[in-house]
Amino acid sequence: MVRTRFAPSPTGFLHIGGVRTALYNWLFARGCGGQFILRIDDTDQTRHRDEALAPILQGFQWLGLDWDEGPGKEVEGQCYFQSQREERYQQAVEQLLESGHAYRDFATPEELQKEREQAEQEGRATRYSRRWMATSEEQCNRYREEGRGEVVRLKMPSDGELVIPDLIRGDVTFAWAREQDHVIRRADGTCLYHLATVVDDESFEISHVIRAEEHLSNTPRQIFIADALGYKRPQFAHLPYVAEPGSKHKLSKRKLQKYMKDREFARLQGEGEWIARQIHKQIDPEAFNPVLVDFYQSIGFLPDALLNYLLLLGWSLDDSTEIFTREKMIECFSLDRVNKAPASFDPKKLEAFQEKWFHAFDPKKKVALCLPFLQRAGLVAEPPDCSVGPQLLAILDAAGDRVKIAGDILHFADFFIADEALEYEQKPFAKRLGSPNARALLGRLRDRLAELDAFAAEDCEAAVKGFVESEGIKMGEVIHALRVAVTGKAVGLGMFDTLGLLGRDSVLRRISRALEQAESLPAGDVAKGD
RNA sequence: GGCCCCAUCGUCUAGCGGUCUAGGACUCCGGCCUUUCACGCCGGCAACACGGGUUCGAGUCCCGUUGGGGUCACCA
Repeated sequence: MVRTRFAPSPTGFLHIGGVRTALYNWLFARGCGGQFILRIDDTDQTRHRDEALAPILQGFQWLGLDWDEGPGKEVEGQCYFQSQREERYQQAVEQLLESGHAYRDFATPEELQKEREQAEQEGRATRYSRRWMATSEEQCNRYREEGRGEVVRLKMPSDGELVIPDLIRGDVTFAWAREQDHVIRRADGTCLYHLATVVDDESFEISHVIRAEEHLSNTPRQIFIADALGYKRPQFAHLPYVAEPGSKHKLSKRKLQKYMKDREFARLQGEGEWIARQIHKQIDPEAFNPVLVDFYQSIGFLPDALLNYLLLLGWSLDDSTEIFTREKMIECFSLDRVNKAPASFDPKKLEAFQEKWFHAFDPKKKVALCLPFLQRAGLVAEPPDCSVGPQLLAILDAAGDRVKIAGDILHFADFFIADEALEYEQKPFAKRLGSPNARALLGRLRDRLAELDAFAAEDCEAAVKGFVESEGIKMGEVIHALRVAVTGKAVGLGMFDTLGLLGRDSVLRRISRALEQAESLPAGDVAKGD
């Protein structure tokens, strides 16, 4: 049975690179009819564990990466938190001590440091001399009396090599002599990650360890531990890491300032912040940026789009298939087609996937996705008036691909606010309504629209066209002024759709109001159609 | 610095010895469409890091160089 795992630390954030690793684990397991396990690596900072874990689990749920075992899905008394598995680790340490694969060591940090420095001076590779290794109980006691701390170290082989058959990289060879006698139990008695992860992988019966490349160089010591303990070695697959936009450095949430120099990254971040502001979401840049999954969820990305992008960041099926549903991903994914070189995160391409997915998304579901944004922005009541659903559907229909993510609906807030509350963008307002001429024209158009019986988009179109003809002008000479008058903006949906959507009363009121306010404008630019 | 990994357009990639004057996608740049914007359509720019081998033939195999990256904790 294939069993894979993803082992996040409860840091409060779900990193985009981490999710890709999780995705590959999940896909591999699902594709083999195997199981995917979520284990929490919290041997370190445990203070606010539950608080820091919730957003991570929530991110997995949003993405639809379900786990067969893990928090909330415990199987026969297994515990999925490393912090609570200490007893097993201690047993393992004792076993290693007993079999001679590990030893008690009493060197002080200063002494260790000195050895390292000396080795460096002599140009040797540093390897601990084992000078403070205790070989008997008597010796232990002597060191203890001196007040030395006691750690347990691995007793690594001094010759021979290890060949790791990596499912992505092929055979990777290491020389044992280069490996350090790593500490597996601290002076305070707690165990370290390398020991813990091996013990856990055994007890959860993990068959395939699929993880980031940065773990490749600690694999030898983990294999040493597994062998010494008599465990079956899992198969390994080391993924290249996800790199920064436009660079080959590992993507890290700590280097935001640097990423903000990337135009597209900064633009995405800016749009996200704009949406967050509209919905009154508190934003801490550390916790709200395009490196974190929560960012995308917050502004209305589709999880399928994010998954689709991540899938192709380091893996491909062939020379042409771009769109993958979950089912197709599971069906097609294989480790041997994972690329070996790191792949840079490209926010623009991620957006392109979002656009494609959202374009094809069911209109009614789009309504359901967009509605909460309007509600949080205070534009629509909760629960909504029964007219809102159809209205929103009509707006989305008219908007077409202008709404790329659910939060974009907030760019069309002018359909939801009171006529008296409409705000005008200054520049286009002055440009389009600055001249008395333009105002007179708009006034006459208003009269024409007022005569209409029906006010659907087609009716408005016919009326405006008729008006333009009778005035002997071009469409552009009046339509821009009309747009600014009724929406406050220079750009927006199709003009006639906009009129139909607003309805006669609103349109007439808004034109009158704009005309009034434009009176106080300083006479200046005479607007001509573009 | 030691060890390990990696190397095709700006980016993600296809390519597993001849079908490669290197294909697709994103970006970018023109143009068309058009009441603005978005979409759409048409077209364009753009890459096998370098040097040796092996071979009738190398982007594809081998070696080296260069370059990039990861890792070297009583962090995970």
